[in-house]
Amino acid sequence: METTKLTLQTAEQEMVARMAKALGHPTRIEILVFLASQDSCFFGDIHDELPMAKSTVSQHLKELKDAGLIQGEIETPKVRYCIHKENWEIARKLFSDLFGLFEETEMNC
Amino acid sequence: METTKLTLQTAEQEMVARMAKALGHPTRIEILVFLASQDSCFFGDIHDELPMAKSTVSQHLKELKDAGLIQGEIETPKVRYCIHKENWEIARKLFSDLFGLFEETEMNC
DNA sequence: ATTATTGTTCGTATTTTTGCGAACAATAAA
DNA sequence: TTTATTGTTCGCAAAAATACGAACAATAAT
Repeated sequence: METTKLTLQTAEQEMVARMAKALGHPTRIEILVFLASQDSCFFGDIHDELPMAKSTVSQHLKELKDAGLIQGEIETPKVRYCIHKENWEIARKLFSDLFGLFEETEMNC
Repeated sequence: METTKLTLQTAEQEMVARMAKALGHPTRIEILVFLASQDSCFFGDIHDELPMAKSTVSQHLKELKDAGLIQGEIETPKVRYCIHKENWEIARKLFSDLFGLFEETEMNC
C-alpha cells in the first residue's frame, strides 16, 4: 500500500504560494466566480460587474494571468478571458495536497 | 438530485481571499509544511528551520494565526504552534468549492 | 538580585501592492 | 481622414507587506 505523500517539494511550495497570492484579493476571487457564472467573459463584462476603474480591473486580470489561473485571447476588438484549464487543475491538486497535509493523522498537537 | 453549488457567497469569497492571502508567501507555506512534519512545533523549532530573524518568523506566524489557520499556546517559557483544526477544514472546503466552480461543465470558453 | 531563556512588540527602512486617470494602441466605422 | 470602440500601459500617490535589530516581557535558574 502506498503511503500518502505528507509533504510538498520546494517547487510545489513556491507554486502554491504564487497561486495563493494571486487568489488573495477579494476582487480577484470575485472575477473568478463571475467567470464561472458566465458563458461570455469579455473584459467589458467583467468590468461592468466591478465598481472600479478599468485600468484596475485590467491589472487584476493581469495578475491572475501571470499566476497562470486564467488566459486571455483577443477577439478584436474585445478580449475574452477564460480559466486556464490545465493550470486550474494543477492549482486544484496543489491546494488539495496542501490541505491534505493535515488530514491523515489526528494532528500532531 | 441536488445540483452542485456553482457559486460562492460574498462572505465566503472574502474568507477564501483572506486565507489565500495568508497562504500567499513561500515562508508561510514552508511553515505549514514544517508543522505537518513535526510533532514538536515550538516557535524555536520553526525559527531554526528558516533563514531569517526571529521577529520576522514571529510576524509570519501572526499572520497565519490572524487568518485562523494556526493557533499558538504558551507552554512557558515556550510557545507551541499548531494547525487550527476546525478552520483548516473550513479552508479546505472553501478552496475545494472555489476550484469546483470550474469542474462540472466542459468550461464556458 | 542577576542572569539566562524564549518569544513578542516596536520603530524603521525598503519594497510591493493597489487604485486612479491620462495617454496610448489597434481595429472598425463614418 | 476622422471618430468610436475596446483594453492595455504609464505615471503617480497612498497604503500595505516584508524584514531587520533593539527593546521589552515573563518566567526560571543561579
